Amino acid sequence: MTDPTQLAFRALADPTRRDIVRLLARDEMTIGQLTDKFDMTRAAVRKHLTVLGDGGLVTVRTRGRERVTRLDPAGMAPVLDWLRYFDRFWDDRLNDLQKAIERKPK
Amino acid sequence: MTDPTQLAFRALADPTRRDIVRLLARDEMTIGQLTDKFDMTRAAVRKHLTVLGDGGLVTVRTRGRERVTRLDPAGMAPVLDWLRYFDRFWDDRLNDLQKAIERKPK
DNA sequence: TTGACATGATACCATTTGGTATCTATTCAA
DNA sequence: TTGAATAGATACCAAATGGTATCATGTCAA
Repeated sequence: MTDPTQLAFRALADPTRRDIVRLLARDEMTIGQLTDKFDMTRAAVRKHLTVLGDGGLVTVRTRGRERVTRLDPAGMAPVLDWLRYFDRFWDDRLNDLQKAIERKPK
Repeated sequence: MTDPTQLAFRALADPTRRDIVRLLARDEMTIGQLTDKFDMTRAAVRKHLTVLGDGGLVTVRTRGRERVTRLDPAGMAPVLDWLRYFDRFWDDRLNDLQKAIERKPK
């Protein structure tokens, strides 16, 4: 499976991975540091990092015996591109919805 | 599982479901009409629609013996909200869409 | 009224996913 | 130099996921 859009959406589909992304938005981290933040084993965290890496959301560099993972914001592009497809639709429909709600008598 | 953000991301994690969302952006459709667009059974399409419904991305109304599914743009709000968390990571290339997202009503 | 049509409801299956346990390899530091 | 720290690899497991097949139900239309 190589479709970047699918890989990115899949990477974001898990709550732990979204939390990891949020943590990495503050600063890069090693696997061990990330593991401290979650109630699961290092192996599980590493699996999530692999999925995030496949999705292009994260890059890894080796620092001595450590592997430092850092957020790659460019990896979000396929997701944002896909969402952009609906830009106008959302605007219009959400406006309609809002108007309908406002029109409604209490 | 009731977290709206998780339900929405999960709903978007499957390529068939994203295609359904795109189709519904043009016009509402029955299960049968949607099934014609994909190489899978009606039951499979219906399952996807259930997941999309759980994610709040889609609403259904009964029209006689038909079930008409329509896109609910409000369901995308949790996804857009989550993405906004990374505002400071967007580079210039992604800036346009970021602004489009920020423009969205809640 | 009587089928045909659109859908609902189950039951079932294979694969993927999220997770653990265990063992090995590398590297830093006392 | 040697032991602890950091990570990789592999095997394994339970549950979720994406799909099919089958049968039941409600509804339109001739």
